[in-house]
Amino acid sequence: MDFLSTLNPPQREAVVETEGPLLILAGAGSGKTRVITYRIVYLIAERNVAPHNILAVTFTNKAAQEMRERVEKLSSGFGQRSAPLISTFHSLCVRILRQDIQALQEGYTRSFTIYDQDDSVRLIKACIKDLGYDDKQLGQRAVQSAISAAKNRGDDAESYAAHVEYGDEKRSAIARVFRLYEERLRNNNALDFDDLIIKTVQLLRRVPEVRERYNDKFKYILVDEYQDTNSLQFALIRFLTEKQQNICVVGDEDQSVYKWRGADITNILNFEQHYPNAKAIRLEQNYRSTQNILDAAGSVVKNNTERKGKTLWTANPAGESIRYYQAFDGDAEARFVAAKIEEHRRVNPNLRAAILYRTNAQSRVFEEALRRSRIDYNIVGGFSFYERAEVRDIVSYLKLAMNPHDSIALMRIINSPARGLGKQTLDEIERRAKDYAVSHWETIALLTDGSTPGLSPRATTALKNFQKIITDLVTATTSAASSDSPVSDVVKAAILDTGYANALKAENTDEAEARVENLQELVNAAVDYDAQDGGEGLRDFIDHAALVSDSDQYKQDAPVTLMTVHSAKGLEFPLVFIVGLEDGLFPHSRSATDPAELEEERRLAYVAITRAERFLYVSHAMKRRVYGEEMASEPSQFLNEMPLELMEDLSRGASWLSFARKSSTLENKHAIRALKGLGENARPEKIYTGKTYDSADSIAEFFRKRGQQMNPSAAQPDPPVIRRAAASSSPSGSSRPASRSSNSSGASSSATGDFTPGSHVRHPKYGRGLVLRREGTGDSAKLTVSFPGFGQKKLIEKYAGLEKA
DNA sequence: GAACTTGCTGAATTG
DNA sequence: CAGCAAGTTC
Repeated sequence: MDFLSTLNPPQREAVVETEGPLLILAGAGSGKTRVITYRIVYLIAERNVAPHNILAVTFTNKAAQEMRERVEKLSSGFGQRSAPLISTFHSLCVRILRQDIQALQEGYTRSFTIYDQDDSVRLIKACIKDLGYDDKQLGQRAVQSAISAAKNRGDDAESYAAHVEYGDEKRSAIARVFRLYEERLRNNNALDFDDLIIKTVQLLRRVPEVRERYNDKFKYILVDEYQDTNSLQFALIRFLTEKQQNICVVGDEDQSVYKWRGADITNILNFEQHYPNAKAIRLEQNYRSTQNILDAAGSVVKNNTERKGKTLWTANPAGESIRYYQAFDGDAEARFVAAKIEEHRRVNPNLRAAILYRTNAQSRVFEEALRRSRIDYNIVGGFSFYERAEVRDIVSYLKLAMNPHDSIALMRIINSPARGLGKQTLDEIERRAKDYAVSHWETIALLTDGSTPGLSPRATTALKNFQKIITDLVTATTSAASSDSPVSDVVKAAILDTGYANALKAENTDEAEARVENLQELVNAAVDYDAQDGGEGLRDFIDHAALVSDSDQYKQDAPVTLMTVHSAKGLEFPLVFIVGLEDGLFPHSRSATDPAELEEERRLAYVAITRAERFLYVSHAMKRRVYGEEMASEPSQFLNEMPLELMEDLSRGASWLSFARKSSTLENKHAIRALKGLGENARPEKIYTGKTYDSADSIAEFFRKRGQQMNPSAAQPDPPVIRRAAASSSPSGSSRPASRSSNSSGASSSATGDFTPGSHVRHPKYGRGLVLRREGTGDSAKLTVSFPGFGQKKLIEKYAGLEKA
């Protein structure tokens, strides 16, 4: 088969080893997607496997979409009648459940509703309220993520409750919310995202007949980004491969960046134990990036200890140096990026560019700068189309039309547009629904048929009105389903016949007009859906709306794409800007306390760098608005981990980079002196800073300082060049009793008063740092200090042993 | 019941 | 600086 000749030997092996378990360790840019797609086509064309016996699973729609397109392109000409199933974990599960969920016998029907995170939070909020908990103490979001984390660990409400330690009020409250939440989901015939996987696993575990059927169906299974699978996804794959063992997984441990979502890296590390006859193939040749870019990526990620180690190499030329820019503030950084894009465009108008940031909130300044420069851009993430309020409203109408017991959907739209059903009435409905233990829809029926008094005549009329709107929509939906009429007609009905469009038009504002346009866009989506063959009706359309996510708006040919590093995984661009490389931002401050999380941040930096094919820019700003407040920021330690000699400094004036370079030669000198045994006397002036050591405290301080002097990294002067992030060390000072008392000695306490934000301090262990924030006063004063190379630390002023610098 | 005002708290990454 | 929740006014 001639297309194999375009592959290198390990790639070819990965394609033709079709039988039995196979692990493909594929480094960044090593042609992973290519191998998967070729493998699928090879199975069909050379091994005569029926396409419908092949399943390929990905995490994102984007990846699935790309794979589908590439398979189609490669196999155009073979004229297959069926296509392989290339799907995300979630849509695979929806597919299975829509078919077989009744076999679980938990009361769920095939017309179950899918709750996305927003719906799920709403339901949790209601549960918190109904259990009488203070929603300030029990943040809805926090509870939602605790429950989701538990579910992904494989815990249900019962086992979560069983693990709560005695006296842990918060957890036991969460446990009760969890239980109620599950109960409500069931009453609403609804599944949240996690349930989609959980229920499928339960189904396969408990019902041998179903398990067997899917085992027979999916004879060859491929899993992409295997390092990101969690225990549930692992279980799912295990069950699906029980009978046959033709499982091929592809992944890269250096690109594991979803631990926070429960991804379990041991799935890939122990694959060979899970599937004893497994073969492993490593793809180590990178085709994407220049040598310099690859060197930068490698030199950052090698600072991680939790890794097997892999040598990625390339035959590509060294290429351009990495360009570095230190900006005055966030705006200046954005202007710099826009200017550079223009500059590149003048030489090469078609150079695709990506701007990668750590958090979505950073996108705004870049959008503004690009708009000012009249550069077209495409944004991935943030609020997606299907997350817009008006779109969600209409989707809720449609969900309700298919499942009137979906109380979340009902409560969402019962009074939008406003139809005279205010808080009073809604509270009444909620109360009764709870009392009677029936759905809100049934409660409404009880309230309007006259059998249940309690509502004002006005409210009853309004409620009847609403009831009619929904029953009409239900009729329209069912008749459309039976007559096979287009989905777009029903969508139009949901927009027009509910009075939604009219209410918007009556507003007569620009904003309302934009909303109308968005709804028009939804109708267009439905028309598109109708046009493609294989559409399965409204239900399928709505499932799509629920499972589609922001990263799916990625347009491959957009000239400039803005997105988070997470959403950039799997993509490549000739020109890449990694922005906001600052301590506390990237690496993110929430990762500061846990070394494992810092390693994940570092892998994320690795992912970001390896997106670049030819040009890579890295930048940071010296100050930035956070919470609407200007905050000083220090360069990211990851910058320090890049090979400084490969970097070209484009900053105006003296930058951190020029500093870092000087001090690294300085450091080398120190190192040489230390080797010659002169280290101890290297900087005597630092020991005798004009103080007389005349008290016990002062003498203790002398020994403390001398102790640091022995430790070269602690003795580093300004912009220290740190070899390795010392994330494991805890903020010191408190561990050193002597320092505590020394601080109360007259000499240093005079300086204690003015550690104000913006001033510099010197810490016995971390060296020079910048005070970012000061909270509290007196003995309890806490400082947030950023130490270049060590990250941000929270210190108790009294114990930290700080000096003014 | 709806529209408006104030005041508070809180953002990491995703299907 | 948001976005949201509770309070206030019409």
